[in-house]
Amino acid sequence: MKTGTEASSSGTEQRLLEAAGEVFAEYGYRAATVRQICEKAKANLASVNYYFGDKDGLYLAVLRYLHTNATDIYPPSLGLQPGANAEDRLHAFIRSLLHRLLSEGRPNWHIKLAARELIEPTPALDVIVDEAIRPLSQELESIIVELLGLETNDEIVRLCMLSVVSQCGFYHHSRAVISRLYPAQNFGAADIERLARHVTQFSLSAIKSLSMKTKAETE
Amino acid sequence: MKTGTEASSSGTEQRLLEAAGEVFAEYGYRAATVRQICEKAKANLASVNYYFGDKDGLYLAVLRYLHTNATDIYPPSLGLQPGANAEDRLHAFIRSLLHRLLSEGRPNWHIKLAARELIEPTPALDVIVDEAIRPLSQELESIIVELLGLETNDEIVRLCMLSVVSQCGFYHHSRAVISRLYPAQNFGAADIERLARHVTQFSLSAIKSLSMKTKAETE
DNA sequence: GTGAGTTTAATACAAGTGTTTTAAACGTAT
DNA sequence: ATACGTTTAAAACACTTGTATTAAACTCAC
Repeated sequence: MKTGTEASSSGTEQRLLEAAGEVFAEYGYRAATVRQICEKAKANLASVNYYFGDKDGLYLAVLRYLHTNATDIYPPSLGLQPGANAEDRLHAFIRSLLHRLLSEGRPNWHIKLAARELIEPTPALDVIVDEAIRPLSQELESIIVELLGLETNDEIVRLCMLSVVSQCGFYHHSRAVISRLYPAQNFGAADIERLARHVTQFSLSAIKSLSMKTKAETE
Repeated sequence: MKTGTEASSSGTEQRLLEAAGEVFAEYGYRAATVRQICEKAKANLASVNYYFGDKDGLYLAVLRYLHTNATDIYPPSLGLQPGANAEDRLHAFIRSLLHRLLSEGRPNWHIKLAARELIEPTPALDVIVDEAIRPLSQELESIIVELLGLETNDEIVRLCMLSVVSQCGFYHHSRAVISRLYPAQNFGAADIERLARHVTQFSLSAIKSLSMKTKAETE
């Protein structure tokens, strides 16, 4: 019997991970069934038990697998070249996040699964936060610090950071409502670009305004 | 056998609706069990079947019940007196929404259930959008139109509206992440007030800036 | 080629789910 | 008080779920 975590490329194990990732991302941990995953992976029902012990082990393995390929969720291209100015970096950050959250492509279950964990946390959320979310949020915070200028405090930075990511996340998990509120709204590549421009402009205006305000207060 | 939709105040029926509302809001339609609901309602297991036909009928009845008491989710106090200026109305709107979304009180399953429907839609989402969400969004849009001035277009209004509500919604469904990112963050009444001030200020700055920009462009 | 170890396959099992059935308790008009 | 419709109560049923069991098929060194 196979056990442990070493990645034997037995084929089925890999297929199970991919299938489980998609199914978990689509239906959530509880609603996803082992049978459904095995069917999609073209594997036998007992295989998930054989390779991962139980359903929970499979889920943890998927999260580990997700984190191993963390470059997918946290790509280097996200921040442009480090020398770029803060405005452009903010735009790139928002653009990248929105594309990942809204693109309909098949292999984007990574971020959907992470987004699901945010909303419906399992004990695995802690490692996700530490290893995937926090680096992202810190990068965004550094951009915002640069935009706000030096005279600011951590709470304002944090609130602005959350205001930015909230706008991106909203279009992901509330897509169903938006589609019903505005049936004409689509989410093609061009729409995402337009969205990114708006979020950037909206946030940039707000942050700059806050920057002036705090400057005025400290004078 | 009782059937139909007339509200016989048999006691248990009412208790079932309240209990189901809480449980559905907390665990979601699928994860919620009728046994759990009946236990909380101190009703027999078969009662949900007796009064509502099946679990789905109970869920629909809860949504209808929620909409009947829609003043809870859409309170008149939300918009201050109609004569108030747009800034104050925006602040009141955000404050009210955040309080409803973040307050830990018991009887606030209404908005939590609605928020859950947004993320994980069931066929019932359509009526929720039409009867609860759309009025809210239109009120917010009218505030934003007033803030933007006359020279604007629908898309900008819509994008700004979504930017505002996204910030509020984010603190609701991503609370778990925020708590982990910033363990010091609490969500007491005072914190909510601070949050509301930030969201208002952030959004107001952005909208005003957009207003000036479109004015400049049309001149 | 053989045989031990590994992987796959098919089925069975126990627990939990929504639902149904059956009967008992209750309320109320006559 | 009685009879009838309504409501509650308890148990059973059918189904799905995750998991365990068992045997067959495969792999590959010797």
